[in-house]
Amino acid sequence: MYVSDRTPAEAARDIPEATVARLPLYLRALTALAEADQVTCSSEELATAAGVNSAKLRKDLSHLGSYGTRGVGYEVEYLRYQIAREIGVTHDWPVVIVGIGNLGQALANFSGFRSRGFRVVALLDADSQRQSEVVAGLAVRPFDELAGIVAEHGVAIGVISTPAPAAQAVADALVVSGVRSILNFAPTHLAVPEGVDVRKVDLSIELQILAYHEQRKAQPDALDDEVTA
Amino acid sequence: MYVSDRTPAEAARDIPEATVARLPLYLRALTALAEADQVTCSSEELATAAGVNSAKLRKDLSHLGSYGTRGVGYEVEYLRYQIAREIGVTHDWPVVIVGIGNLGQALANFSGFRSRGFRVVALLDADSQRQSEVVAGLAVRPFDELAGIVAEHGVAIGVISTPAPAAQAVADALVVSGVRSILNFAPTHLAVPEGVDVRKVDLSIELQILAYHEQRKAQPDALDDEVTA
DNA sequence: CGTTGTGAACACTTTCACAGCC
DNA sequence: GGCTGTGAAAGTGTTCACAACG
Repeated sequence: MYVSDRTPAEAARDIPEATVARLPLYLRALTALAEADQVTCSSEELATAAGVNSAKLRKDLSHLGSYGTRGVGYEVEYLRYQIAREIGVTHDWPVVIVGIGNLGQALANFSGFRSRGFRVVALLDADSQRQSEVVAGLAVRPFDELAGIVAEHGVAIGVISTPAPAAQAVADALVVSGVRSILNFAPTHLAVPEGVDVRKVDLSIELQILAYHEQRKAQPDALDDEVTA
Repeated sequence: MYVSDRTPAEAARDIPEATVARLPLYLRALTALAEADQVTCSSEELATAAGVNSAKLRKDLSHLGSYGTRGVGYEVEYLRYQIAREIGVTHDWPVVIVGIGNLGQALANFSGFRSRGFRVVALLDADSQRQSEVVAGLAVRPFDELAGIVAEHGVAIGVISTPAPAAQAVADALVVSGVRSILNFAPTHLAVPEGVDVRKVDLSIELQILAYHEQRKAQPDALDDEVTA
C-alpha cells in the first residue's frame, strides 16, 4: 500500500481516465493562449478553444486542484504549468520508433513530437536495406539493438509502426527490454503483460466509424421526422 | 410529433456509440478467422481475438440482432457480413486526402485503406510544388479542385493531413463542398456545423496519455530505475 | 457582481449472472 | 451440456444548477 499521505500540494490522486484524455487538449489550448500573450482566461474561453463545454472543463480541472480564481478565471501560464506537471511533460520522454516505412518516416519527421515533451532517440527497422538510410537526422538501426538502446537512453515509450504481422513480436521485444508504454499504429490487437499500457491509433477503425454515421445520414427512406428546424 | 415507431424488421436502430467503435474490431477479427478457414466461433474466441471480454462482445452483438446459435456460437462468414453491412462497408466509400506531406503520403500508401471499404479518389495539396508529384499512383492536384472532385466522385469522407494552421480552412472547404465526415490528423480542434462528424487522430495526445500513466508507474520514490529484470 | 468549484441528477457503459434455447 | 442473449446491478462519465467566494 502506497500511502497517499499527501505529497506537498497534491490532493490530486485518482484522476478519471476521461479527464486524463482531455488534459492534453487543455494544455494545447493554453499554449496557444500563452503564445497570443493572453494572461488570464475564463473556463468558458478555454473550453471553447479546446472544443469541450465549460462545465466539463471545470469538473476536469477540479480533479487536479483549485487553480482558478472565482470571479476572475485562470492564470494561463500557471495553469499550463500545472497541467504539464500533472501529465508529466515538464521534462522530455525518450521514445523509440520501430518500423521505418512510410508511416514511421512520417512519425520521425513529426515536429510536434519534439515540441511536446517527447524526444525520438532511435529509429529501428528489421529490414537491413533500410539500415543504411538516415531519416529525420537519425540513422536507422537494426532491430536487435533495441535492448541496448532502451537501457542506454532509459526509453519508457515505444512506437510501433510496422506492418500488422510484425507488431506482436515487436511488442514482445519492447516489453522484454523494459518498455512499459506502447503506442501501436499497426492494425492489430497486441497482447501484453499486466502493467504494460498500449494505446492504439487505427486509421481503418476511425474511417469505419465515420462510415457508420455517414450511412445513417443518407437515409431518406423511413418516415422518420428528422426535425432540423 | 409522430410516433417513433421503428420498422418492425429492424430492431437494430440505436446502436450505442461505444458499440459502434468496437464493430470494426470484430470485423477485423472475423476476417482473420475467415482467412484461416474457420467456419464458426464462440463469443469467447472472437472476443479474445478482438481484445475484449466475451460479455461485452455478446452485449454489443445483441444490439445488431440475434445472429448466433445458442450452444454453438456464430457462423464466421455470416456474422462478418452482417457487421460489414451494419457499419456500411459492403460497398466502397470514396475518400479524398488533403495535405500530401510526409503523413499524407503515408496515408495514401496505406494498403488497409483499399482493403477495408475505402477508396482514395484524389490527393490534394495547396503547394503548387507538390502538384507535379505522383503519390501511390495518383497525381497530386490543386486544392481548388476540391469541389469538383467531391461532386464528381460523390465523396463523403475527407481526410485532413495538413499542418495545424491550415486545417480549419480545409475543413471549411470540405464542408462547403458537401463532405460531412472528416478524419482530422492535424493537431488542432476543428469547428464544424451541426451534422458534420469529425474524428481526430492525434499522436501527441496519445503520447501524453501514455506519459501520464508512465509517470505514475515510476512513482516508488526518488530514483527512477527501469528494467524489472 | 462574475466565475469557479461541486454536490446531485442524469446518461451511458461495463460487468454479472442466469434464463432460454439449441 | 454448452453457449447465446439479456435483464439487473455496478461503475463511469456528463450535465445541471447553484453555493461559495474573490
